[in-house]
Amino acid sequence: MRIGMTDLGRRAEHTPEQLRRMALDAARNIVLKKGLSGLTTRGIAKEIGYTVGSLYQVFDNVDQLIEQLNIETIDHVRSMCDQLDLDGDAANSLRKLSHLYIEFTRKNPQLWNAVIDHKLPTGYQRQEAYFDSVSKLVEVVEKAISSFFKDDELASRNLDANLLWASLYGITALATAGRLARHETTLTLIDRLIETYIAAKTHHE
Amino acid sequence: MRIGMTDLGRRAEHTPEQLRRMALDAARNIVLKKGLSGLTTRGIAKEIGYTVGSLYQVFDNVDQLIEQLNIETIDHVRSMCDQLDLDGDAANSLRKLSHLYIEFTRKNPQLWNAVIDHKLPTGYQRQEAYFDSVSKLVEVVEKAISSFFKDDELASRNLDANLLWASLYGITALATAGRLARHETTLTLIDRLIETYIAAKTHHE
DNA sequence: TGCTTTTATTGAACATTGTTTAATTAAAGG
DNA sequence: CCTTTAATTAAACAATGTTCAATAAAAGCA
Repeated sequence: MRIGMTDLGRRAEHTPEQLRRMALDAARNIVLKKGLSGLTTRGIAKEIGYTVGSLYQVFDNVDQLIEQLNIETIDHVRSMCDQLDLDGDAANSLRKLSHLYIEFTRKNPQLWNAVIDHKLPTGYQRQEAYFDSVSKLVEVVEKAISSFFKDDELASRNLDANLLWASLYGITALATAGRLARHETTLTLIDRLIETYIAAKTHHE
Repeated sequence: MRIGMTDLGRRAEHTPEQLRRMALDAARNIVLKKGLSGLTTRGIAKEIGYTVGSLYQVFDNVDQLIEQLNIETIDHVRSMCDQLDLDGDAANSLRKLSHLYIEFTRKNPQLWNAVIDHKLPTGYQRQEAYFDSVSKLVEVVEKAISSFFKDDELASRNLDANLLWASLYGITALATAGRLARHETTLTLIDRLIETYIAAKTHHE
């Protein structure tokens, strides 16, 4: 069917949606293997058998692609959280949650690192979908700590959930960047965070 | 004295140490104005009236330069902390510390952002001086919370200081990257962090 | 002084990025 | 069968960090 030696011109072997999917899966594989800094547009294109130009037909730029990848990572963590039973005691629910988080980041350090490390160029702001994804994760935390709060304390509950999320994030960010004192481990710090929070909520009105 | 039109060849108008100092000061100015992503080797060189090659005579690479800049930023924050009176009540000391931190990051967002955003290329590890700088800052936190601890609880005190530092870091990192729910403010979250920690330590044995 | 050695400095080149675009050609529509 | 549309490529562009041969000023020394 092909006359020349190249694939110049329209092929349409994949729909734009398929191309997006392939690019995102390729990007994930590259990040898993080489980290976010090893991810390049040419690398993605090569892995899916296209050239860079085609990527720019389905993504505005590489940051948008990475942001989408990160949204999927966060959604994946949340879907794992959704399978936990967080209806009982808040202290135990929090411990379950934090252990799931620790396990995920331990098994997929490069993938979680991409979430932490990715910065938008100045002037750009994140897509609404990113905030939605994070919000849903924070809602899981809200659910876990709900027995600490009365029904009319929605604002406090949300504030605490955001605080726990930010603290978890900070510990992980420093740990994966090798910026903690060497004898501190992620596990120890996260456990301490959770137990400190539980203490504050348990023996205090 | 000069024959050609250029400054090719040895000038020695500045010692290597002076050159380092000039480069770091220029880098700080650029970061203050344009952020870390606006910092380039050519930009630094231009600002100090040299070309890039000279930078590579006093720094191994640009990451080392940025790391040195960040060390100086952290040291600066610590020197401000050192002027606080942290001998009294731990709760109030912590509040003082956190307010100083908030004020510094509010006044110098770009500078603190450089501390947060700078990542080393894979394979490289941070200089010992970086860890020293952070350790000294954590020691300030240790001092602030010391009245919560008995004399033999050094490990716990250090763990808590690292936890507070990591949590503060996480809140700031998410906030400056525009990654918090929009209605949460840095101030609110940091206050909540401090008050939660105080509650855990105060009404609990 | 004059010759050699050392070294600071430059300009240009290189490699790697993200991104854009003109050329091309397969598919779609009539 | 002709025209239009749109997918795809190769090549180019701009910006980056980094390296290096060429150069000339300084330093050492006779």
